[in-house]
Amino acid sequence: MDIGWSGLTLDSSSLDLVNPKRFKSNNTHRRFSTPLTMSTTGDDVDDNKTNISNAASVRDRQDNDLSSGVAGENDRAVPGEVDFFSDEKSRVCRDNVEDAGFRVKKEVQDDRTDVNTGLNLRIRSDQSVTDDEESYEMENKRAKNESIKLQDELKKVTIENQKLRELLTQASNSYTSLQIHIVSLMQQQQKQQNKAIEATENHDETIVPRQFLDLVPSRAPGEAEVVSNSSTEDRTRSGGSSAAERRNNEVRDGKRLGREESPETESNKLQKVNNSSPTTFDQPAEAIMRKARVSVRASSEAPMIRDGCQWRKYGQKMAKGNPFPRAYYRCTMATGCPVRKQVQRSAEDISILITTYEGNHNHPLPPAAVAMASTTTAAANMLLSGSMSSHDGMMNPTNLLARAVLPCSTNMATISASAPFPTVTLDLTHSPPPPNGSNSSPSTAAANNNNHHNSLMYPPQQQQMTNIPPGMLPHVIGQALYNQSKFSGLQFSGGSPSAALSQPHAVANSIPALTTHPNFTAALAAVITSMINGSNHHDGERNNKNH
DNA sequence: CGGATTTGACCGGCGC
DNA sequence: GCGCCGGTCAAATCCG
Repeated sequence: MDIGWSGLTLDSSSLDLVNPKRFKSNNTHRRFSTPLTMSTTGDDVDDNKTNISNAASVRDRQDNDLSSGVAGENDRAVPGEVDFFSDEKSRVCRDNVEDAGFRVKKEVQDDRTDVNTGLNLRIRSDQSVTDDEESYEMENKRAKNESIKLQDELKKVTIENQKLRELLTQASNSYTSLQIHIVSLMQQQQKQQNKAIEATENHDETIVPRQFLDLVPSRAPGEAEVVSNSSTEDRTRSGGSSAAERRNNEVRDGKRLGREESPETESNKLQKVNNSSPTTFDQPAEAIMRKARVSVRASSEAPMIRDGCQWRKYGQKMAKGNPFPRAYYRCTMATGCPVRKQVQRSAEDISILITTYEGNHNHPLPPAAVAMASTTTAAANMLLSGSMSSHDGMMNPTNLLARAVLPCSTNMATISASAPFPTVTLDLTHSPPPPNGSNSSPSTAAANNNNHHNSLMYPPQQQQMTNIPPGMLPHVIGQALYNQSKFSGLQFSGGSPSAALSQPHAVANSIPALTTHPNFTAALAAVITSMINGSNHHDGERNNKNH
């Protein structure tokens, strides 16, 4: 892109060089500073002949001026000729009225020039100077017009580009909320269908989609929540799977009003539900979203990666099998936001920070946060939607997600089917080598993190993302996941999982617009590297103080 | 002083 | 039934 702009700029300047008006203020020899030899300003006189011999196109213009060929040599002897182009019109008249002797003299000069330079400058010596001048001016005008046209086009494209970027930001902002809304609608639809099924089959055991998502016992229809009703979702969701649990919750309400059911608890309830009782589908979509987890592995020395959200630490535990404590964070960008995350350093590689996201934001997100939120939401959506058609409760995860995330990196994402929750793991520790050749390996990326002044962890888009909008990588992943989610959710539901698994074009449809971008690969590598290397300056600094 | 963090206690699930 | 474990709460503490 930059090359393109600079190319246009060069064109403009080169066009200026052939502009007579510009020549007017310059030395005559400037004429030989052709667009092909742009750097001859300093040694015009000495390089004059060389330029003539190198630039055939200039030769034509040169011949417009009968004495130009000798100007280089006669310049010092006849200073007055420096202003030869000062008044082209008068010059033309003068040429017209010049006597034959003068012409002969010029031809002699031209001949001498030919001898000296070896150029066949006589080729056009018999042509009319006036014609040459006119054609020369015509050429200039044409070039000027083209330049103006190109500049106009450039302006238009720039404006259009800006508009597109704004649209992209807008779309990103509304992306999460739309997703929530869609899931909510799908849930309502599913609920109605299952109610009908229950009515007709009289509570027979039926295999229904999303079994493992139905964690909440039947509720009165009026109690169905909407997604946006986040202030009570936690308590509602903690309805429990057993009478004892509900009783406990009721007893607890006075003391622990805001306590949420732990996700694991929900998972366990899920198992009970699956094994014993028919289920309903009236739980909030956002509660569904909490079932799936998205784990992001990234190399970072900082205690927490920056994802654009505000988090409040509410707990820390020593997890078994890991000498590093696990920190629990809750999103504080909005009261009642159910999103939580766990941050723990990997025991295998202390340079790797594992951040596990859970839940869906129920509030607008800043652009920097949209990226990661889109990724996690889309990943969760994909998991949950994909499960709809999977009779065994889990689709072929790795293959699907790997294809969904990045066609070029099949080991970047995995799904853990054995975990208590369906968990997507985005491994950002294996980045492709960036275009500049640095950070060519995870270890290199990790090593770079030792530099705490490394600014990469800070919003990557502000560092290296010059060609891709903020947080494009998560968007890329998120969009791919989301598209896959849509396919798995809408197309799987009636058919077999393999149908969707055999549809790489579902992902392909979402990628081309990005991958066809000439700088996509480089930019993608830059983002990945940024995310991996990035040491959060804000969160990091703050947390470093407390650790 | 208010907000954020720390940290011990509590709770539920699970395996033995 | 008991202990372990993950997750959460909330009082105490820290900090700007």
